[in-house]
Amino acid sequence: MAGSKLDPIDRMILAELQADGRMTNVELAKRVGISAPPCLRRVRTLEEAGYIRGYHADVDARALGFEVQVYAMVGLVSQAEVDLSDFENLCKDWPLVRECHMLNGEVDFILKCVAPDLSTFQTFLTEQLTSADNVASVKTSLVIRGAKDDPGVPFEVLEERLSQTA
Amino acid sequence: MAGSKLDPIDRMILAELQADGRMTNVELAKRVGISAPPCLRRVRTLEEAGYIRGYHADVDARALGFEVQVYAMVGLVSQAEVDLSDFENLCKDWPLVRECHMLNGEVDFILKCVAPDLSTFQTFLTEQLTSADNVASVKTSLVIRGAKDDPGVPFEVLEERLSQTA
DNA sequence: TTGTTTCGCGCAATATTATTTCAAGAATGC
DNA sequence: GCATTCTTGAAATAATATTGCGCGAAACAA
Repeated sequence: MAGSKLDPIDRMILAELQADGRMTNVELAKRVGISAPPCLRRVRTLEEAGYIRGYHADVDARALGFEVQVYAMVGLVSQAEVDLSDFENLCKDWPLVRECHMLNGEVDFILKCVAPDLSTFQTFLTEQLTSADNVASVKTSLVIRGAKDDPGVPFEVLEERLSQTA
Repeated sequence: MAGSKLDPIDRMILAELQADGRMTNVELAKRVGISAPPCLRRVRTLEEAGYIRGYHADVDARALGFEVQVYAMVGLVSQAEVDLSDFENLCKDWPLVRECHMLNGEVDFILKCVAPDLSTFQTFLTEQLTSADNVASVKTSLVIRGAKDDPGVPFEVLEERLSQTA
């Protein structure tokens, strides 16, 4: 059920829905060159198999009053598994933290944060993040401007790669 | 036309579509408590006003064969505006670079990269990124595991904030 | 207050789309 | 070669999106 591999049409579907997640199934079917019913079945299968995790509107944070975006590099005192997942759970409870990734190297985690303004972020930083259990160090960098923000994966690279093996 | 502010229903719509971008308009209307036609009109208005930039399927990179995710911190030799935007344009042409944000502080840019495997990334790193014009330093960190990856903004925080002013 | 304008709503009608059903063609395995 | 399995596409049906329009509430003017 999940071990099934993807054929070129599946990958086209994924690429199209990554680019426009609200496309109608009729339009999608037209683009990938099959009729609507099998196209819809493929989409459902891709969803159930976990290739598609969900669909999200990309909202403009600034327009909504979130003027500040920050990357925070966090180092912990202890890297024991329990302590790592404790910190991850803290992050899950902090709405200002939108992403949390565990890294190798000097830093243990990188956090992507948003906030309405700098003082809101500073309050969060000092009262929540820095003062959390097990947090040893936090280094933050404000995002001055965004230059690229593409979703997901580059299917072009995937196709290239597959055509070489084949 | 664009200067119009958002009312609570607009924000509910945004929150719902951020959580599930493929929700039908009928379902969306039900959730925000109005009938379908005005709901659809609001969605269109939000799209045109730029509050909604687009919709994207959230695809599982690992399942698609992109085993490697990396954050790269890039320092440039020159931070003159021309050189900054030159580098940004380079990033836009690199499919493995999914995001590029300009930062304050020691580092000039943070890049989020994906690749099918480590060697593909290493090749990109040494032959493209590190050796690009004006690039002074690159420090990379592999993502060991992802703990949180929520889209967009926390509308809860926005509502909190608005209820205090009101 | 009263008249007027403006705005956004929802009903109803229509156009599109999603979804189910099913028979037939391709791929796979024995 | 033949049966099994899968997937497709046409057709029918259900659901959804979209348009047109009249109504009532809020904003505004006098």
